[in-house]
Amino acid sequence: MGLSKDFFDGPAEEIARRLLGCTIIHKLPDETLKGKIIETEAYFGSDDPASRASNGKTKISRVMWEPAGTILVYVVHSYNLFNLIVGEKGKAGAVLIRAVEPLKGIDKMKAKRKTDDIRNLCSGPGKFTQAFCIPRAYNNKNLEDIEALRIIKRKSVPEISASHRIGVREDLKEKYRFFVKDNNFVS
DNA sequence: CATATGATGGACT
DNA sequence: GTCCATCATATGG
Repeated sequence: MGLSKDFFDGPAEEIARRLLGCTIIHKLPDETLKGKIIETEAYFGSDDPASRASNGKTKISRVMWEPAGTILVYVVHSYNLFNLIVGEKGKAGAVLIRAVEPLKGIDKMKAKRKTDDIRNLCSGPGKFTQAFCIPRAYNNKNLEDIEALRIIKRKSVPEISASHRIGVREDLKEKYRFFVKDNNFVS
């Protein structure tokens, strides 16, 4: 069962929290990869200096104005980063998936990541897309339109911790990085 | 354990 | 040319 249609409607901060504990599934031709989302970051529009959207619409950032549920994939330092667009149409906002707890297809992930350390498979935004084989072609597509990729709603609400975002040059004073408390697979 | 540094490719000015 | 929403190594305590 997938997500309800309005799952991604709302402020980025709220959706980032809502995604924690949810299961993400990627069906490959030979194997199904499964993981629990345990770390996210919220990004906003023009008021957020760390957001791609703060400089208006560019090739990358224009996707942030697409409808909620749109996927945004872009490259930083030769790694793919996977974001989900949130909020209402006409307003920029996105949630970055930073880390996932591996649940299924772990051997495949190990092969992809070239490591046997299970804690090193998905503990970072670039690591996650590598382990889960997230292609850049998913950019600007709606989650509902991609058969192979599904996010399953969590069964219970995990305990959530917050901190400042990672790797950004100029952050806001609020804490917009959220992660499951005491989880061993955060970045 | 911590911090530092080089590799890396695409987008942007 | 410069700038990164990164990662894997290397080095020091």
